[in-house]
Amino acid sequence: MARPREFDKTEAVRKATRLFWAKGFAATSTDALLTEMGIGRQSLYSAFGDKRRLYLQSMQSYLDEVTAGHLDRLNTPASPLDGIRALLTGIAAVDDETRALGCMGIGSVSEFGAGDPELCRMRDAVNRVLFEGVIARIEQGQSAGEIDSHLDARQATEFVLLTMIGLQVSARGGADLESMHRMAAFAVDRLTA
Amino acid sequence: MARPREFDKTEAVRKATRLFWAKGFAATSTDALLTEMGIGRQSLYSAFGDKRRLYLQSMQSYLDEVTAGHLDRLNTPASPLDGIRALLTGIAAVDDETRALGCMGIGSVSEFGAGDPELCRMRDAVNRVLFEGVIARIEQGQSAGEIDSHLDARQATEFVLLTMIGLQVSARGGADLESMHRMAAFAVDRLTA
DNA sequence: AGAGTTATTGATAGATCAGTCAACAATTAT
DNA sequence: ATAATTGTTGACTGATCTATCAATAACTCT
Repeated sequence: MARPREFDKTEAVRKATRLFWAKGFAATSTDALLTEMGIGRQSLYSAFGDKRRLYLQSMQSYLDEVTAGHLDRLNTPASPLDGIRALLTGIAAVDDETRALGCMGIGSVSEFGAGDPELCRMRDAVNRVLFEGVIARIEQGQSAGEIDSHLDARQATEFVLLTMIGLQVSARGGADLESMHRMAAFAVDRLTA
Repeated sequence: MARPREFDKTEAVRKATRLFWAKGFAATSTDALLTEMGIGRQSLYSAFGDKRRLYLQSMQSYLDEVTAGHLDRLNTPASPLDGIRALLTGIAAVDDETRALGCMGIGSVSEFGAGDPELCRMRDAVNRVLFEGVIARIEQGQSAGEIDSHLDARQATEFVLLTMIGLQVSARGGADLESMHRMAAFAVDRLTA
């Protein structure tokens, strides 16, 4: 029994995310956020708490969406190795502008390091999910003979996640689609029997 | 024939670098820089231009030093493969505090992307030097039979540089020494014949 | 010693920062 | 209709930001 909110909270977070993703936390002003989100100052503070809380909510929504995409690409192909390949290749967004943004999660690692407990918890959750997803595919691939059975599955999984990070930073650094696909393919080939 | 500077410019840049490295450009205030560097405001502006120019000089000095270390580790071992191994293992600083800083160059990629021409030029120069150094070792290793001759040397080099990036971001994310060494070793083993 | 040059110091400008307050508007329940 | 509740609006606060200015200090060369 009160006045209803005039903006869509989810959409507002989405718009905030675009700014935080592109410029990081410190370089994104609340004024810029208000303009991008199309809301008033007090609306931001009453709906989201403060700039930091909005950032955390943006990060969570970003990670949820991106992680779902990763898992989808990883698990859709029938072949486990093709799943790994799709995961790594899929890091490179086809659209130049999107690809150049890199990964917002890695952006927060670079900006805050391991010092922020809440961010660390969010990242750990994502990493756990990705690790489980990838290691399952690795083990499947080893059983199927696609992936070298001599490899330690956990280490191979760490390797895939490490490669994802490298690719994401490369994208942010301006890597083109072709070179990213080449690097992804090379890494995938390092796993084959 | 004028009053001499009271502080050592090189040392002042070194101190500025520590701040920029730890917190990035945007989150480092000139006040914090003055305190850390132990100089007055006008001294900073007349000696370095402005905050951004100081950042660029810090970055250059950082990249020079770090790149020299990389090349040293890469080229010191008699065995080319051991050189690659030393390069990757050496990414993980033994000291926890230093390791947690990650790489300042990658920090600038994350903060500014490919949008800043001056930063891009500096990074490109480093990447070229590292690429040449690594590919030379790769080719040596292939000739010596240590490294799989079927691998495309350029792609293998890209792979090594990509792994470096992954390791550096992992370090910033809080990875411990052991896991970094494990990941480095795994990557190196992917190159062996 | 004095002129010329550069560094340091302290004050301050002007903009921008995150966040709050108070008045007003829109809705629901009674 | 009216009370209660919540959202919106715009002004505003105090802090902090980068950068500059003017005055003073330290040095070298003649």
